[in-house]
Amino acid sequence: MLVHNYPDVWANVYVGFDLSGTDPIRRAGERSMTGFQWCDVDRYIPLSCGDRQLLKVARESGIGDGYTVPRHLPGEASGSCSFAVVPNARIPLEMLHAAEIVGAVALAAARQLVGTGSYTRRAVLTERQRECVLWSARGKTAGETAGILGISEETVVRHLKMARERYSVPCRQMLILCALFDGVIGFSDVYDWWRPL
Amino acid sequence: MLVHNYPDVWANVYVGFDLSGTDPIRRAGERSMTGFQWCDVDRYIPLSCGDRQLLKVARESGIGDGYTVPRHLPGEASGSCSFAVVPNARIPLEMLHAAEIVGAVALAAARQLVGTGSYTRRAVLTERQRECVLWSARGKTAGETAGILGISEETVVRHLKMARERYSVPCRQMLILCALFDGVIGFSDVYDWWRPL
DNA sequence: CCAGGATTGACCATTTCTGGGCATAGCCGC
DNA sequence: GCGGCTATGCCCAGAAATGGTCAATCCTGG
Repeated sequence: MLVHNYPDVWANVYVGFDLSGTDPIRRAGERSMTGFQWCDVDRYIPLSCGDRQLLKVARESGIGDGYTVPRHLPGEASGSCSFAVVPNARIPLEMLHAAEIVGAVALAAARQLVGTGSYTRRAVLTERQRECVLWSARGKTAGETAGILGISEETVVRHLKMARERYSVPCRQMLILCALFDGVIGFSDVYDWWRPL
Repeated sequence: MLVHNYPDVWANVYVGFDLSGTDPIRRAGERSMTGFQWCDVDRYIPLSCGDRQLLKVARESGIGDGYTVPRHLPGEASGSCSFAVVPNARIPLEMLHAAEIVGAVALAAARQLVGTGSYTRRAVLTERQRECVLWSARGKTAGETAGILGISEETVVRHLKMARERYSVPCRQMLILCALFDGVIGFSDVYDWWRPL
């Protein structure tokens, strides 16, 4: 779903050539977890010659720098809300803050329009399984996790095995991602452990 | 940071006993990626006896069911925005939608208050490394990835090795999580591949 | 009371990953 | 041009993960 009020000259190009599939701003939005300025887009994706050409054409069509607020939800289409300024104009700092808030509202509203509920919970782990998955996500081996939890390595291996079977995945990477997507373990559970507050 | 307008009787208990650390609603918010009703809280975390007791006390203090909108950002404190109704009242569906939108605004505003920028990019992967990490996140072994990319297994192993060294992590799980947190690979890159649209 | 699940422990064979080294070719910027 | 980076390929030894089986204890719901 695309809602916009871009200048006609750019909108015609964007829609006419169906650029949404290649748009580097959209692609960066799919990878960034925070709002970003378009001039920083190469921090999220490598820019090909075609990408630079597209941005150049946009600039010639009245689209200069901009700010994009992405939103990611597991199992639902991700989306982004973008605000642009005319070429050679700078985005005022307070506008970035406003864009963040307006973008959040727009994305929440869009989510209601598109519909929710496409995401269904697939498995629930037991508390012990969850602990083992969490320490695995934190980079611990089964042996290390065993030491932390005070149980034998074989039991940790067993818990992880049962967890994998619940999700029907063959490897630890997918197990952790499944648990993350399911909310069984949290981002902060992992990230904050890496860099303690 | 806690901002609220709960009834005094509950607020005094919550703040007085510093319940934010054990609050099951807050803990569930840290794990859920979507808004949730409090009556579904056990879908996100197991409820201990203490948790049930806390919810019971809340109910006796005028706090019935509620709806919580969580927000997660890597490297920044996660937050949630909650709306409660009096005991034995049902939350109208349209109120859930409104809570989602108002919550998004409140959280974006709170993020500005708390401050941004604590998250700093740590490493950038080359395109080839990124591809290998992505297929690894999709559950492929080095051998399978080699077949997909049309290169030898040893080279895939080497790319993953270099990627691990850039992040200074010893195992594939953490590599994938680092890449996810950094936005080098996207959630949709992995999740949409599992369940094609 | 009993069935089923959770938790714990153990063993085995096979596969995969990890960390180290060595080597060639191409590209880009100084 | 040269140094640095990237991409490619190969080898090896040790660590870790995977998939399978068997068995005991404890607790909870029907």
